[in-house]
Amino acid sequence: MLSKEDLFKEYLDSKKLKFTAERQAILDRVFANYKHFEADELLVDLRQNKLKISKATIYRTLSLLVKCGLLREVIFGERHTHYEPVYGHEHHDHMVCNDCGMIIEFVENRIERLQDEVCKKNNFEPESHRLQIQGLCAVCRKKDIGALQITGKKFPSVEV
Amino acid sequence: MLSKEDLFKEYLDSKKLKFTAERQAILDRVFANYKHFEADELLVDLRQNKLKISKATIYRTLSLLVKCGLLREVIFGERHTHYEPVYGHEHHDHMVCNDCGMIIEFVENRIERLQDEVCKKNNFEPESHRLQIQGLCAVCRKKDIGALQITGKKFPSVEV
DNA sequence: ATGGGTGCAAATGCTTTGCAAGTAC
DNA sequence: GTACTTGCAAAGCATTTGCACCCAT
Repeated sequence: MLSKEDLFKEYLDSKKLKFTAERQAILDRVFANYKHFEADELLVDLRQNKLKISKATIYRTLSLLVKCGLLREVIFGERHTHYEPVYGHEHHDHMVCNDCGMIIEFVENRIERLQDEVCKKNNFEPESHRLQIQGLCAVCRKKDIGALQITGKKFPSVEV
Repeated sequence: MLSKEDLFKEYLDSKKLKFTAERQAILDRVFANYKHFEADELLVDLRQNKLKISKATIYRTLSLLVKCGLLREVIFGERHTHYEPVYGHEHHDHMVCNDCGMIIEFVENRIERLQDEVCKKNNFEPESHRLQIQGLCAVCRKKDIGALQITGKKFPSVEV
């Protein structure tokens, strides 16, 4: 299997793009930390590593990494995009707590299989997918049940 | 079961908000057409129906409709939000074609059931979810396979 | 008269882009 | 040498917000 660097290089080559120091640095930092991140966090991380790369270049490079399949975009319902490494990590989906924002990752192969089935049925060729469950995590759930009992509210207090 | 209007009124009441002519109009138009829409499309639709309601009010009202569960937000990976009616429509998920943008809706109860199972396992209380499969629809698939054969490309031409 | 509602225009905040100068191949 | 790249600042765009005026109760 190609290393992530080789894969990136091959993609760049195929588009007649260049493997520059900036792209190298971003690739490195993105995979140095596991977990989701947003563009701004990457900027900070780069600065902390004495790498001065402009926001524009960050956005441009992230877009390339998504296109070649090394990253995927995850949107948690906020106005900005999160990214997460794909290479070397098992595919998973997310549960997002509406109260505290906690993110739980989960793997459920049976869901994946059913998706493939649905795609086949519709003659659709899947490339990627995202499944996201919004709700309340165990902690906030306890908190919220208490609150609802006290206030007698009918609609939960989900102020997202 | 409450009508959508009653449900909205009850929600507004519970928050000490008022059921104004604008909110009425938006509720009506949103449910007059089935299918997803974005804020701007709703604005046009309102204008065509001789209803002059400002963008600000549209956004404010859509947000209320989402909060009371009559609408849900669907994000197709573009920078703007799509909404779709929940009330009176069976829950479904989406396949989005990366090439032509076509949207296929599908219902798969077995996936829903597995989701519930995963939530239970994590002591997570689901409120909503979205599952979205990106890929190529039958038509674009044929187109693309042809193109790949001709150009010998290794990476698909997904310029989203 | 009071608390919420509306429209307008300005502000926000993430992301993209035009441009001039730099750099990889 | 010739594209492709970069950084900067400006532009874009969907969405939100401040504010003055309006309306329903």
